[in-house]
Formats: sequence, structure tokens, C-alpha cells
Amino acid sequence: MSDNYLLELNEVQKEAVINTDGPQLIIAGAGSGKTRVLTYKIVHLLNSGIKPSNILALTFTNKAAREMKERMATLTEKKLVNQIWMGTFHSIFSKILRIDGDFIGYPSNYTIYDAEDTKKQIREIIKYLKLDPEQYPVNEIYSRISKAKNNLVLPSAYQANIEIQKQDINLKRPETSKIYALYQQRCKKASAMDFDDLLLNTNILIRDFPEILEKYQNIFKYILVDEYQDTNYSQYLIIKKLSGLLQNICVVGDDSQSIYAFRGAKIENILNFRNDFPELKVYKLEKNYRSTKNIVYAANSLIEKNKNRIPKTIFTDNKIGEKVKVVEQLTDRAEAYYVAKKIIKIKKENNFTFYDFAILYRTNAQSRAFEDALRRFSIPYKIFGSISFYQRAEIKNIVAYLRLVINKNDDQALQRIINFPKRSIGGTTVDKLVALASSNNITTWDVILQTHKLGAVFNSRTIGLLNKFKNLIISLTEKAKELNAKEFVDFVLEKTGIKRSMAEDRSPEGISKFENIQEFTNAVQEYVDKKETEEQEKVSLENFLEEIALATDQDSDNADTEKVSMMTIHASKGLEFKAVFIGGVEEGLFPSFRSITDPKEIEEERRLFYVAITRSEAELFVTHTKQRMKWGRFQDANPSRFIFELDENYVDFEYINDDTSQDFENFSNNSTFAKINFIENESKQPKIDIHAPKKLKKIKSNPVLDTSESREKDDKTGIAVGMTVVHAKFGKGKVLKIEGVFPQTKATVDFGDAGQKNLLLKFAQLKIIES
DNA sequence: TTGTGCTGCTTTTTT
DNA sequence: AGCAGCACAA
Repeated sequence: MSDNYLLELNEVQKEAVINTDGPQLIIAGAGSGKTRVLTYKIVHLLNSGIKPSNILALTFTNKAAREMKERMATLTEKKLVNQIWMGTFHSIFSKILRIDGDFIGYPSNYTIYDAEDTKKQIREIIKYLKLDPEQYPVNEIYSRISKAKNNLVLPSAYQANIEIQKQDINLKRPETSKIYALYQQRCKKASAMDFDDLLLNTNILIRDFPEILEKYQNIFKYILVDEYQDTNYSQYLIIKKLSGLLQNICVVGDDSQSIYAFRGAKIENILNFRNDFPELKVYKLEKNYRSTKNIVYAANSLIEKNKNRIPKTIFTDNKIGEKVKVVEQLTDRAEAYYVAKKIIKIKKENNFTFYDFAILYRTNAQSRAFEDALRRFSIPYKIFGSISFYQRAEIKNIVAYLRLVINKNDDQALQRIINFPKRSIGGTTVDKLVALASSNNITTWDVILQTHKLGAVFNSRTIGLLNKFKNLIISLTEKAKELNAKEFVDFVLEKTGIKRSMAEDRSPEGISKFENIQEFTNAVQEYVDKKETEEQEKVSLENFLEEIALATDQDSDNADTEKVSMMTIHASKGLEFKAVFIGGVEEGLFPSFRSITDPKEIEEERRLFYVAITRSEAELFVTHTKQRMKWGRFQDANPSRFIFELDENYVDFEYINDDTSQDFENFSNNSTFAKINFIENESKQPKIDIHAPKKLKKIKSNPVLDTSESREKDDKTGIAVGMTVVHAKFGKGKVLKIEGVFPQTKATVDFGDAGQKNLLLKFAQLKIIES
């Protein structure tokens, strides 16, 4: 076999590729050819006679796994590549749990709960324990439980840990451990695992069953881990144990690009890797092949401000290139227009395609202004991330049928579809079912199986409805045995009447939902076709569910189309573009106001900015505004501290008085675009006075104009304080107060028994019966 | 049981 | 501003 591929590597890269045995750490700076090293290394392993089924390669996204497979397929036989254990942590270990999960009490058909299922389950438990939902916000509890799991703290340990208990008491949430315990119990009962459980249960499996650990230690003779800086403790421990015997472990990562600490990733895993493997060989890939000198050096000057890092200096042989542009704009809208204009200009000057551009931002909410602007200029764009296709309610409802057919204990799936489409089984009935299940320690489906015993709880009509539902699910289960995944989905859509009822809904949302369903059936078809040609057998529902449970929107890439990419910086990791715009680089937004008090979190934000900068090959714009619309209000904004941390030698600053902002003013007054409500907004906001929002507020609360002045009479209707009026619904009442200006005139009316009501006179057709 | 309006929340999110 | 969960009315 040819070793030609080694010629395409620099010295360090080559060393990192050919040294395959023993523990290795590859520190791969941004743009240093990390993917190339990783793929060549695996190919090198195959070429030296290692069986593909003895290689475990873990990535963070399905997309990364797929891309690496594709690249390897160009270097070696595709058949070999397909036999490698390659995928995300979650997908690989979910497979292992389907094989060996019965050792820890899980059937192979267990369900994977996504974040939504998890939150719903937690919400139910909070309700069940009669806790105040205000005191126990679902998101907080979820992240607390998730954190515990990722640190391998089980409910019993959580309960027993004094430090944790103290924290919960300080947070005024002393019952958190009870919620956690019940949550685990219910998931187990439902034969369900959430994302964190996939890792946690793998840990439990290999901790409690040494023979299983040994089995996989011998299967995974070579282990490679990508994006190691973003692993959490749970993942770390799995890797450490699996590689414990042969120690052929290679981790690749860049501490400077660790940006998921907020989800439990531990940057220490990479910083302290040597402690676990003293024999460690370290390779530092410090040569950047991606970006111009100005970008590389500007990025270096930023990241040097972080204390917690592995020392390294990224350099490049690339040309000097353009300086980084830091641009000030008045508002987020002006910022978006500036970016849109620049895209057109740069595209023309450099002969780029739209595909070469990316707009990056800290929060998804920022995308809207950019979308508007790009549409005005007819610039095609694609937003990455946001809501996953499989997370849409209409898709999840269909999937829930599949889930329930596979696993009758899947309570969350059952609750989704028991009244979808509408079968008159409402909240009251479902609550009772769930309570019955809970108090008898069985699943909701078990309760439904015993409707004949429930005469005391439900009336005969409800029992009939439940029986009908039961029979439907049973008949679907029978069908699932004969049909492949696609045929079954079609059958469900027909049999349940979902297809018919959705086709009838001609509202825009309804049409879009129907299209999504069609897209879903297409996706199933595609999957079935692909698998059946590869494996020559019927594609079961189980296969398909496994595929989509861990699929995300990031996976579908229409990247080949001629479009500007828009995404959060988190979503941009690993990508590169010729021109990059980073928007909203302002204090409180980037760095986020939540991280401003904690130096560690500021370091993470700085790494995030580092990631953003290093996405760019040649053109880089960093924009910030003086005012930003936030939660429906204009708020003053200041440039981010990170802007001042960039070495000025590599940066050009552009202020609002420059020509470009002038261009923007002209543009916004251009009659072609007069319709855009930008102008409307601007008229509310004096253009130069950045304190306008405060002024506005003052006017609003000004007693002369506003509500505190009780007016006597509404001029439009003649209704006045003291009159007796009649309301169609509430009957006779006495007018107590008139306030506001037409058309917002409101009256407070006392309807006696019906109580006091505030009515908008515009809508409430009050009749005067007595002045 | 189903439909509708109100209230409260809102960083990032590979799985 | 926009959404989702929830309480209340029809």
C-alpha cells in the first residue's frame, strides 16, 4: 500500500500520524490541519494491518464523523471505513447499551429521551410533589440534574453529599434530590434514557461488570478522540477506562477552543491529560494553513490574555492580508445593512461566491436583523442551527407513534399522542392515568391495558375512548412487524387520520406542517433505500429510530449551495470561510452579561471570540453598535472589552462618522426602500441622541399624558364615570374609571357579581342605560 | 374537553 | 418581540 499521503504532511503532522501506539496528545491549533492528521492517522492504522473493527474514533458531532468517513473513503476502501467504530460519544455508547444494557436492567429497545421529553418529565414530577414551579424552574433543575449525571453523581450520592445539599438549600430548592431520584426512577420505569444517561449508564455498566469492560478493551485496541477539550467527566472516565489496558489512546483538541464548559465540559481534561498517562507523547500543531498573518496574529494577541492555557504560538506562512476591521454602527439594524452591503462589495472585488461568507453571532436572536437586511439586498442565505427538523412538534408527534410501538413503557411518547389527533382524551383523563401509574408503580400503558378495572375512576365513555386508543396501538404494533420503516410511517399517517386532518388545514402554518410531514416521509424513504442497498435487509423501525434520536439539524448540510451562512459562533466551530462577519461584539452580549462576574467564564467567552476570529481565511469584520434592540427595547451598548484586547497593529477601526455610516443614512432614506419599517423606528429614535430610549420612557410615564390622570369621559362613545352600562356578557355595571387615549381608551366597570373588569371601549360594545 | 388570552422568560446547546 | 406553559372561559 502506498504511503504517499505522508508526503502531504509537515514534520509534526507526520510524527503525529505515524506514532500510533501508546498515549498521545495532539494539540491542534485553529486551522492547523487537525482533520487531516486524524483521518490520515486512521488510514495509517488500517494500512499497518489493524482491523477497522478494532478502532474506536469518537467525535462530537455526527457531521464531523460523516465528514471524516468521507475523507477516509477517498484514501482507502469504503468497506473498511464503514467497519470502524466511528461516531459521536452518544451514538457509539447507545449502541453498546443496546447490546449489553440488559446487564444493568435496560432492554435493547430502550427509548432515548430528548431535552423536551426530559423537561416534561421533570415538570410532571414537580407537579406530583406539589412543589412550587416558581421555586423550582424546570431549566434550573434540568441543568442541575444534568451536571450531577455528567459528574457521575447518582441520586443517592446527591442526597448524601453535604456540599450539594447546602447549595440546594441556599438556592431555596431543598427538594431537588427528591426530584432527581424520582426522575431517574421514572425513566427507568419507562425504559428510557436521556442524553446524559447514555454516558452515565455506560459508566455504570463498565464499573459493575469488569468482564464487559474487558470485552470492549479488547475490541477497541486503538482509541481516538476528537475535540477532547470539550469532553465532560463522564466521557473522560469512559475513555480512560476503555484505554486502560492497551493505552493506545490518542486525543486531539485545542484548549483555546474549549467553549462548552457551560454544559459540563472540563477544559482540565486536556490540561491535565498527562497526569493520567505519564508516558504521554505530545504533538503541537502550531502552523496555521487557513488564515492570513493579520488574522492569526490578531487571534494570538487575544487568546494570550487567557491565564488558563497550554502555551503555544500559532504562526503561518500565508500572506499578510487585510487588517481586521472593527466597525461601529448606530443600531443592530444599521449593523446588518452594513454587513449586507459589504458582502456585495467584497464579493465583487474578490470574485467570491456567497458560499465564501459567514455571519457569526453570539445569540440566535441576533439573526433576525441580518436576515431582514440580506433579504432586502436579495442575498441568499442559510441559517444553521436553530430548531432541529426532528424537534418540530408535528414531526415529534409522528415519531412518538413509532416510539410507543417499539417501547410501550415510553410514557412521554404515549402522552404526546394519546390525544393527537384529537380523540377527546383530555388533560383530566391523562392526569388520572399518570397518577394511577405512579401510585401503582406501573407505566401509563399498563394502566390503559387494564381499563376493565377502572370503572370507579372513569365513566363508560372515557373507558370506551381509552379502549379505542389501546386497540389502535396494538394494531399498529402488529403492522410494524410486517412493514419496513417507510411503509409503517405511511400506514400510521393513514390509519390515525393525521394525513387527512393536516391536509385540510390550509393556514400557512398548516401547509408548512404538512410539508414537513412530507419531508419526513421522504427522509424515511431515503434512509430505507440507503440501508437496504447496503445491508440487503428490511429496515426496521428500531433502526430508523436509533438514527434520528441522535440526529440534529447540524447534520443536514446544504453547504454546496450558493448561500451566505449564518450561525452562532458555537455552531461555527470547525468551519472556515473566506470572509467572516462577527456581529454584536458588545459588553453584555459578547461577553454575555451572565459571564461578566466570573473570570473563568470570561476566559470561555474569550475563547469563543477566538474561535470566531479563526474561522476567517482572509476578510474579517468585527462589528458593534451603540444601541441594540433587546427584548423589544433599545438599549445602549458599548464595545466589547475583547475589541481592545486585539493588538492594534493588526486592526483598522472604523467609526460611525465615517463614510460608510453616511452611506447607510442615504440608503435608509432611499425611496426604493421607503417601505421598510426601519424608517418608522428611526422616527421614534432621534438619530444622533443615543439617550433617546430614556427620554421616550419618561414621556410615557409622564403624569400629564398618562394613566394616573383619571379622565371623566370618553369623547368617542360618550361613556363617562358614574354611568350605568350594559355588557353583552357581564350584564349591568357601573363605570368607575376611564383612562387612556383613543383607540386605547379603557374603562373600569364594576359588574357586581361578575366583578370589576377592565374593558377596551373599542371592543366592548357598552350600552349606556343611565347617565 | 377544547379554545383563548395572559404571564413570564429569554446565552451558547455537538447529543 | 416572540414563544410556551397555564389558567380560565365557552
